[in-house]
Amino acid sequence: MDKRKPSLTQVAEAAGVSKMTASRVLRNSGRFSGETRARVLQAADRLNYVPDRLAAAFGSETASTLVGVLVPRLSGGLFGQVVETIDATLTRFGYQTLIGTYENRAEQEEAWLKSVLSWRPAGLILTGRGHTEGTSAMLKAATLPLVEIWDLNTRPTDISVGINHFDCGYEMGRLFLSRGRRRIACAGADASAPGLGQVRFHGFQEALRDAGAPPAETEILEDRPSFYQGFYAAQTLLARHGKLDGIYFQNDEMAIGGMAYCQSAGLGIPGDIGIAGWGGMDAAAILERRLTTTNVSTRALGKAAAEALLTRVRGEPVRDVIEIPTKLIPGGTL
Amino acid sequence: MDKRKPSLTQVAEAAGVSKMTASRVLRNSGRFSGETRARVLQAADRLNYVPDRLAAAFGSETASTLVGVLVPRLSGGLFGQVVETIDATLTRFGYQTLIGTYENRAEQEEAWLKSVLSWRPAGLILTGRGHTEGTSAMLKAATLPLVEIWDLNTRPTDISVGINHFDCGYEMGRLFLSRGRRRIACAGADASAPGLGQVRFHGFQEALRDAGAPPAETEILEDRPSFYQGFYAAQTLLARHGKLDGIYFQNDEMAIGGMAYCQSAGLGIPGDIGIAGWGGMDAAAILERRLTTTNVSTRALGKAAAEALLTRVRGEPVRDVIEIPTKLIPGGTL
DNA sequence: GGAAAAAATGATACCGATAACACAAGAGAG
DNA sequence: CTCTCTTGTGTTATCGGTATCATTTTTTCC
Repeated sequence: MDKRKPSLTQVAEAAGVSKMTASRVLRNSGRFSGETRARVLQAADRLNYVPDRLAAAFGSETASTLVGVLVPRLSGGLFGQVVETIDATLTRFGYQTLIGTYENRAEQEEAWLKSVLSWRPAGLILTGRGHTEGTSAMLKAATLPLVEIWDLNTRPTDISVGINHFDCGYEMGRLFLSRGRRRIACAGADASAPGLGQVRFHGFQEALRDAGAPPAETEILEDRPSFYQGFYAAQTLLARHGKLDGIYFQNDEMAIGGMAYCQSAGLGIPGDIGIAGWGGMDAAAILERRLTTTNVSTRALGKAAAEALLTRVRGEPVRDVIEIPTKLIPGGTL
Repeated sequence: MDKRKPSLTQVAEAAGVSKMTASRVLRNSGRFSGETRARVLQAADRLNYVPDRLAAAFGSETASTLVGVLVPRLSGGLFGQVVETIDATLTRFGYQTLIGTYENRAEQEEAWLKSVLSWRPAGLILTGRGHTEGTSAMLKAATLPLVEIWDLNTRPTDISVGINHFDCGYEMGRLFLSRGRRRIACAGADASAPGLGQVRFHGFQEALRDAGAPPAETEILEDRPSFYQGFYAAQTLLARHGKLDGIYFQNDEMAIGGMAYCQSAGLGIPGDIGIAGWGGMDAAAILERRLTTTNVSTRALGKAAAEALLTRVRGEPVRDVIEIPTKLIPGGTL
């Protein structure tokens, strides 16, 4: 059918106007008459014109529709959902998502950032706020719309959309105590590249401290959080510390793994030992006993982050600190 | 420190050569002397030069390092792992991943493709092979390196890296029969936008047919496959068909949800009813009784897909049909 | 009716790289 | 010692849009 991709010049010729006028109509910016508008749009439609975003982004400081999104990982945890929602929202507004994962490693974040900035994105969404010096310098130099997600930062670089991890932990700590748990442990993962999961443990410990309870033993495994890691963590903790009566896991996957171990070891839940996770994964809600956990609306977070970013990209005013509420689910395992 | 981003011109000046020579050195293409090379590299390093990929891609037919990757979804299933591996591999080779999700809807695939092609990507990785006419036309016109993943296609558009879903189902069907199951059902999801999961059911049914067994009742729910959907599907099937002695679920999440329902209904597994899933998710391996399922190496698939694509991008010869083996795990639930 | 203001449109430069070709210097062949 | 071939390097055009400013046309208002 079409011999080659039609360019703006073709469209302009077909409409009998200059390239510039066609450009204005198609971007709906600047002035043009209604009649011209109709002619250009019709020509574009007839030629099946698709603008070359590469050229547009290249030719202008402000025309990029690329957004870089960096998360620790896409599998397993909740980040897949977050990215999915971000992408859906960006797509709805005509933007494209340039993805990256950094496994909680600051160097990888920096490398990714360098590579993504060379595409002159319209904005960035990063996870967390612990950046290397190089990263911070690049971010400052780039002066891009930037949303930092996941962890709430009340003094954000630009915009923060997140959760209060510390409070999640604190709240859960109080729940453990109210259920009479006293020999408690925390089980985490990602020891060599800790993310924000461990902030929850700090809140948890503080709750114990505030109540004058003994601190929780903590076991942080090397690998990424997973069912297996939860299983092993429970095994390790119980072997090492004997009579524990509660374990707070870094997330629900680990908690479910931990429960599997406890059951196989003949421990009753919640009779002998209380278990809690974090994240509110689907599976946790249909266990025979619903898992005690903290629900997080990853959809709300992703949507809020993407929308805040786009608002900032358009230059409109945005709230720069957006807290996504979480909800403690008492469940039946504590 | 630096006032502005240094461009190639700056580097060339600093090295005392022309822009073109600097470009050649930095891309390691064409001819240049060893001494020139050293000077340019040193200048680039000193100025902390980062090439503008946008400009490079714009200026050349072949310089793009963008790869478009489209999957049905990022959350829940196995696609998060696949994309994560693809991205890791692409990153390792200096490419960037432009992501998209299409929820198994052909129109969304087409819209995404249109938008991504306007970035002139170096290649594409799509899921499945059921494209709309418009999609196929665009793909043909673009003549891009293209890898279709997930479903193995022995006559691929360009390259196919996938799994034989039909055989997975067939194999599982034979296992159901060998365990004496005769009143069997299939439970799926995504009714309005079926993906390849349902191809497994076709294989499954064929196994029953070949053995002269009655066909399986099939319940395909509307929503995406999830723990909940498995729970409800089991409930619906048992309410409607009474004494089932086996259910084959579309994936492990649904299977685990289904097991939860069966247990809550007082049915023994595998005594009263046999359950199987597909996908080999972690959680399935640590259930008290290991779930009967089919293991899929999403890592192998993602890596193979990305590597095949990059090989093709470089113009080197590639095998165009790469089958990723799967492994039936008998487990303890059938 | 004519000047000033506003609206519509056009001409040109430019973004930062790469492709294609031109050209100078040195090496090897006869 | 010239002639060709190779090697290294530079020059110019180009990709497809957008920004800027100039120019023409129309409207407004006294």
